[in-house]
Amino acid sequence: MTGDEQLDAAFSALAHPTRRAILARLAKGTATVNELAEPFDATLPAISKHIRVLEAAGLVLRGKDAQFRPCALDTKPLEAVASWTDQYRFIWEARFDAMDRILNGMKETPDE
Amino acid sequence: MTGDEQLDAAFSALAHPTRRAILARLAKGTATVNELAEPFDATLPAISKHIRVLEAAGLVLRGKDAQFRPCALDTKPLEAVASWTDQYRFIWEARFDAMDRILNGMKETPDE
DNA sequence: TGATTAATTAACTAAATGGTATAATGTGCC
DNA sequence: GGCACATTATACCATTTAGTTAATTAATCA
Repeated sequence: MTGDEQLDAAFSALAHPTRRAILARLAKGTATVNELAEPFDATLPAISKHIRVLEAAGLVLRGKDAQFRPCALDTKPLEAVASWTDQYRFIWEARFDAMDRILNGMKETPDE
Repeated sequence: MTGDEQLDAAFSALAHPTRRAILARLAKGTATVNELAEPFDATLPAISKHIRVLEAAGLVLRGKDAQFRPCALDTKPLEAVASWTDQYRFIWEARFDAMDRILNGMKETPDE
Protein backbone atom coordinates (compact mmCIF):
# COMPACT_ATOMS: atom_id res chain seq x y z
CA MET A 1 0.00 0.00 0.00
CA THR A 2 1.45 3.34 -1.08
CA GLY A 3 1.45 6.43 1.10
CA ASP A 4 -1.36 7.84 -0.94
CA GLU A 5 -3.41 4.70 -0.49
CA GLN A 6 -2.78 4.78 3.25
CA LEU A 7 -4.07 8.31 3.42
CA ASP A 8 -7.05 7.42 1.23
CA ALA A 9 -7.96 4.60 3.58
CA ALA A 10 -7.40 6.65 6.72
CA PHE A 11 -9.35 9.68 5.54
CA SER A 12 -12.27 7.67 4.27
CA ALA A 13 -12.38 5.57 7.43
CA LEU A 14 -12.47 8.78 9.46
CA ALA A 15 -15.26 10.24 7.33
CA HIS A 16 -18.01 8.51 9.27
CA PRO A 17 -19.17 9.72 12.69
CA THR A 18 -19.82 6.22 13.99
CA ARG A 19 -16.29 5.22 13.16
CA ARG A 20 -14.85 8.32 14.82
CA ALA A 21 -16.95 7.53 17.89
CA ILE A 22 -15.57 4.00 17.93
CA LEU A 23 -12.05 5.40 17.89
CA ALA A 24 -12.91 7.78 20.71
CA ARG A 25 -14.10 4.83 22.76
CA LEU A 26 -10.96 2.87 21.97
CA ALA A 27 -8.79 5.76 23.11
CA LYS A 28 -9.90 4.81 26.63
CA GLY A 29 -8.83 1.19 26.25
CA THR A 30 -9.54 -2.02 24.37
CA ALA A 31 -13.13 -3.12 23.86
CA THR A 32 -15.06 -5.99 22.36
CA VAL A 33 -17.38 -5.63 19.39
CA ASN A 34 -20.44 -5.76 21.64
CA GLU A 35 -19.04 -3.09 23.91
CA LEU A 36 -18.30 -0.91 20.92
CA ALA A 37 -21.77 -1.46 19.49
CA GLU A 38 -23.63 -0.72 22.69
CA PRO A 39 -23.93 3.10 22.37
CA PHE A 40 -25.31 2.95 18.83
CA ASP A 41 -28.67 2.20 17.29
CA ALA A 42 -27.08 0.27 14.46
CA THR A 43 -27.17 -3.49 14.31
CA LEU A 44 -24.18 -5.59 15.25
CA PRO A 45 -23.24 -6.50 11.66
CA ALA A 46 -23.18 -2.81 10.82
CA ILE A 47 -20.71 -2.14 13.63
CA SER A 48 -18.74 -5.17 12.60
CA LYS A 49 -18.39 -3.67 9.14
CA HIS A 50 -17.30 -0.31 10.53
CA ILE A 51 -14.64 -2.05 12.57
CA ARG A 52 -13.45 -3.83 9.47
CA VAL A 53 -13.06 -0.52 7.68
CA LEU A 54 -11.07 0.85 10.60
CA GLU A 55 -8.95 -2.29 10.65
CA ALA A 56 -8.29 -2.09 6.91
CA ALA A 57 -7.12 1.48 7.40
CA GLY A 58 -4.79 0.32 10.18
CA LEU A 59 -6.61 2.34 12.81
CA VAL A 60 -7.68 -0.70 14.78
CA LEU A 61 -5.78 -3.82 15.72
CA ARG A 62 -7.58 -6.93 16.83
CA GLY A 63 -6.84 -9.85 19.10
CA LYS A 64 -8.57 -13.04 20.00
CA ASP A 65 -9.72 -13.97 23.50
CA ALA A 66 -12.11 -16.93 23.55
CA GLN A 67 -15.20 -15.86 21.64
CA PHE A 68 -14.23 -12.19 21.87
CA ARG A 69 -12.18 -10.23 19.33
CA PRO A 70 -10.88 -7.31 21.35
CA CYS A 71 -10.14 -4.14 19.45
CA ALA A 72 -7.45 -1.61 20.18
CA LEU A 73 -6.68 1.76 18.68
CA ASP A 74 -3.56 2.09 16.59
CA THR A 75 -2.66 5.71 16.08
CA LYS A 76 -0.13 5.31 13.27
CA PRO A 77 -2.57 6.41 10.55
CA LEU A 78 -3.53 9.36 12.72
CA GLU A 79 0.10 10.38 12.84
CA ALA A 80 0.16 10.19 9.04
CA VAL A 81 -2.95 12.37 8.86
CA ALA A 82 -1.46 14.84 11.32
CA SER A 83 1.74 15.19 9.37
CA TRP A 84 -0.18 15.56 6.13
CA THR A 85 -2.21 18.46 7.56
CA ASP A 86 0.98 19.92 8.98
CA GLN A 87 2.07 20.71 5.42
CA TYR A 88 -0.61 23.37 5.42
CA ARG A 89 -0.11 24.71 8.91
CA PHE A 90 2.14 27.54 7.76
CA ILE A 91 -0.72 28.82 5.66
CA TRP A 92 -3.28 29.13 8.38
CA GLU A 93 -0.74 30.28 10.94
CA ALA A 94 0.25 33.11 8.62
CA ARG A 95 -3.46 33.96 8.40
CA PHE A 96 -3.42 34.00 4.61
CA ASP A 97 -6.95 34.82 3.62
CA ALA A 98 -8.33 32.66 0.83
CA MET A 99 -10.92 35.25 -0.11
CA ASP A 100 -8.27 37.94 -0.39
CA ARG A 101 -6.20 35.70 -2.63
CA ILE A 102 -9.19 35.13 -4.87
CA LEU A 103 -10.19 38.78 -5.05
CA ASN A 104 -6.68 40.05 -5.74
CA GLY A 105 -6.08 37.25 -8.19
CA MET A 106 -2.76 36.78 -6.46
CA LYS A 107 -1.03 33.76 -7.90
CA GLU A 108 2.37 33.92 -6.26
CA THR A 109 3.55 31.54 -3.64
CA PRO A 110 2.91 33.22 -0.27
CA ASP A 111 6.50 32.68 0.82
CA GLU A 112 8.62 29.56 1.03
CA MET B 1 -23.87 22.03 9.60
CA THR B 2 -22.82 20.43 12.88
CA GLY B 3 -19.19 19.89 13.83
CA ASP B 4 -19.58 16.23 13.05
CA GLU B 5 -20.93 17.01 9.60
CA GLN B 6 -18.06 19.39 8.95
CA LEU B 7 -15.59 16.68 9.82
CA ASP B 8 -17.50 14.14 7.72
CA ALA B 9 -17.31 16.46 4.73
CA ALA B 10 -13.67 17.36 5.28
CA PHE B 11 -12.46 13.80 5.79
CA SER B 12 -14.35 12.43 2.84
CA ALA B 13 -13.20 15.27 0.61
CA LEU B 14 -9.62 14.50 1.65
CA ALA B 15 -10.04 10.79 0.96
CA HIS B 16 -9.29 11.13 -2.73
CA PRO B 17 -5.74 11.57 -4.05
CA THR B 18 -6.82 13.84 -6.89
CA ARG B 19 -8.49 16.17 -4.43
CA ARG B 20 -5.46 16.19 -2.15
CA ALA B 21 -3.31 17.00 -5.19
CA ILE B 22 -5.61 19.87 -6.06
CA LEU B 23 -5.21 21.26 -2.56
CA ALA B 24 -1.43 20.91 -2.81
CA ARG B 25 -1.53 22.94 -6.00
CA LEU B 26 -3.73 25.58 -4.39
CA ALA B 27 -1.31 25.91 -1.49
CA LYS B 28 0.97 27.66 -4.00
CA GLY B 29 -1.68 30.16 -5.01
CA THR B 30 -5.05 30.51 -6.72
CA ALA B 31 -5.70 28.64 -9.94
CA THR B 32 -8.42 28.26 -12.54
CA VAL B 33 -10.23 24.99 -13.19
CA ASN B 34 -8.22 24.39 -16.34
CA GLU B 35 -4.97 24.99 -14.53
CA LEU B 36 -6.01 22.58 -11.81
CA ALA B 37 -7.07 19.95 -14.34
CA GLU B 38 -3.89 20.14 -16.39
CA PRO B 39 -1.74 17.62 -14.44
CA PHE B 40 -4.42 14.93 -14.47
CA ASP B 41 -5.67 12.42 -17.00
CA ALA B 42 -9.26 12.96 -15.95
CA THR B 43 -11.68 14.99 -18.03
CA LEU B 44 -12.62 18.54 -17.12
CA PRO B 45 -16.08 17.69 -15.76
CA ALA B 46 -14.46 15.15 -13.45
CA ILE B 47 -12.15 17.84 -12.04
CA SER B 48 -15.06 20.24 -11.84
CA LYS B 49 -16.86 17.71 -9.64
CA HIS B 50 -13.84 17.26 -7.40
CA ILE B 51 -13.65 20.99 -6.95
CA ARG B 52 -17.29 21.02 -6.01
CA VAL B 53 -16.70 18.42 -3.33
CA LEU B 54 -13.82 20.49 -1.97
CA GLU B 55 -15.95 23.60 -2.06
CA ALA B 56 -18.83 21.86 -0.23
CA ALA B 57 -16.36 20.82 2.46
CA GLY B 58 -15.20 24.44 2.75
CA LEU B 59 -11.69 23.59 1.60
CA VAL B 60 -11.92 25.72 -1.51
CA LEU B 61 -13.34 29.17 -2.07
CA ARG B 62 -14.21 30.39 -5.52
CA GLY B 63 -14.32 33.71 -7.25
CA LYS B 64 -15.34 34.97 -10.62
CA ASP B 65 -13.05 36.71 -13.08
CA ALA B 66 -14.49 37.01 -16.59
CA GLN B 67 -14.96 33.48 -17.85
CA PHE B 68 -12.67 32.10 -15.16
CA ARG B 69 -13.69 30.81 -11.70
CA PRO B 70 -10.48 31.05 -9.70
CA CYS B 71 -10.12 28.68 -6.79
CA ALA B 72 -8.29 29.32 -3.53
CA LEU B 73 -7.47 27.07 -0.64
CA ASP B 74 -9.27 27.71 2.62
CA THR B 75 -7.52 25.93 5.46
CA LYS B 76 -10.25 26.20 8.11
CA PRO B 77 -11.40 22.59 7.68
CA LEU B 78 -7.77 21.50 7.84
CA GLU B 79 -7.46 23.24 11.18
CA ALA B 80 -10.54 21.30 12.32
CA VAL B 81 -8.97 18.05 11.16
CA ALA B 82 -5.71 18.92 12.88
CA SER B 83 -7.38 19.65 16.18
CA TRP B 84 -9.43 16.49 15.92
CA THR B 85 -6.31 14.36 15.47
CA ASP B 86 -4.66 16.29 18.30
CA GLN B 87 -7.06 14.57 20.70
CA TYR B 88 -5.10 11.40 20.06
CA ARG B 89 -1.63 12.85 20.07
CA PHE B 90 -1.00 12.04 23.72
CA ILE B 91 -1.51 8.37 22.88
CA TRP B 92 1.10 8.12 20.18
CA GLU B 93 3.50 10.43 21.96
CA ALA B 94 3.34 8.18 25.01
CA ARG B 95 4.11 5.28 22.66
CA PHE B 96 1.19 3.21 23.91
CA ASP B 97 1.35 0.03 21.96
CA ALA B 98 -1.99 -1.13 20.59
CA MET B 99 -0.80 -4.70 20.28
CA ASP B 100 0.34 -4.75 23.90
CA ARG B 101 -3.01 -3.41 24.99
CA ILE B 102 -4.78 -6.16 23.10
CA LEU B 103 -2.55 -8.92 24.36
CA ASN B 104 -2.70 -7.85 28.00
CA GLY B 105 -6.43 -7.24 27.70
CA MET B 106 -5.75 -3.97 29.44
CA LYS B 107 -8.95 -1.94 29.62
CA GLU B 108 -7.94 0.95 31.81
CA THR B 109 -7.56 4.46 30.55
CA PRO B 110 -3.84 5.03 29.95
CA ASP B 111 -3.86 8.19 32.03
CA GLU B 112 -5.96 11.30 31.91
C1' DT C 1 -22.43 38.89 -35.08
C1' DG C 2 -19.87 34.83 -34.92
C1' DA C 3 -16.02 32.17 -33.20
C1' DT C 4 -13.34 30.80 -29.25
C1' DT C 5 -12.46 29.76 -24.58
C1' DA C 6 -13.78 28.42 -19.64
C1' DA C 7 -16.57 25.95 -17.08
C1' DT C 8 -20.80 23.60 -15.85
C1' DT C 9 -24.96 20.73 -16.60
C1' DA C 10 -27.24 16.58 -18.07
C1' DA C 11 -27.64 11.91 -18.70
C1' DC C 12 -25.74 7.82 -18.11
C1' DT C 13 -22.83 3.75 -16.21
C1' DA C 14 -20.10 0.99 -12.93
C1' DA C 15 -18.63 0.37 -8.53
C1' DA C 16 -18.49 1.32 -3.61
C1' DT C 17 -20.94 2.34 0.78
C1' DG C 18 -24.00 1.74 4.59
C1' DG C 19 -27.50 -0.53 6.04
C1' DT C 20 -30.75 -4.57 6.98
C1' DA C 21 -32.30 -9.57 8.23
C1' DT C 22 -30.99 -14.01 8.62
C1' DA C 23 -27.83 -17.83 8.78
C1' DA C 24 -23.48 -19.69 10.08
C1' DT C 25 -19.18 -20.19 12.96
C1' DG C 26 -16.55 -20.63 17.01
C1' DT C 27 -15.93 -20.89 22.02
C1' DG C 28 -17.07 -21.73 26.85
C1' DC C 29 -20.07 -23.99 30.06
C1' DC C 30 -23.46 -27.41 32.12
C1' DG D 1 -23.59 -33.39 23.39
C1' DG D 2 -26.21 -29.29 23.56
C1' DC D 3 -27.12 -24.43 24.97
C1' DA D 4 -25.85 -19.66 25.07
C1' DC D 5 -23.09 -16.08 23.66
C1' DA D 6 -19.93 -13.22 20.51
C1' DT D 7 -18.95 -12.35 16.10
C1' DT D 8 -18.88 -12.80 11.17
C1' DA D 9 -20.75 -14.28 6.62
C1' DT D 10 -24.33 -13.96 3.03
C1' DA D 11 -27.53 -11.97 0.43
C1' DC D 12 -29.89 -8.30 -0.58
C1' DC D 13 -31.33 -3.13 -1.13
C1' DA D 14 -30.91 1.96 -1.61
C1' DT D 15 -27.87 5.62 -2.10
C1' DT D 16 -23.67 7.84 -3.25
C1' DT D 17 -19.44 8.30 -5.79
C1' DA D 18 -16.41 8.70 -9.68
C1' DG D 19 -16.15 8.72 -14.03
C1' DT D 20 -17.58 9.28 -19.02
C1' DT D 21 -19.52 11.88 -23.40
C1' DA D 22 -22.23 15.37 -25.26
C1' DA D 23 -24.72 19.58 -24.80
C1' DT D 24 -25.07 24.18 -22.71
C1' DT D 25 -24.02 28.61 -20.55
C1' DA D 26 -21.20 32.69 -20.16
C1' DA D 27 -17.64 35.73 -21.43
C1' DT D 28 -13.97 37.52 -24.53
C1' DC D 29 -12.37 38.88 -28.89
C1' DA D 30 -11.99 39.49 -33.96
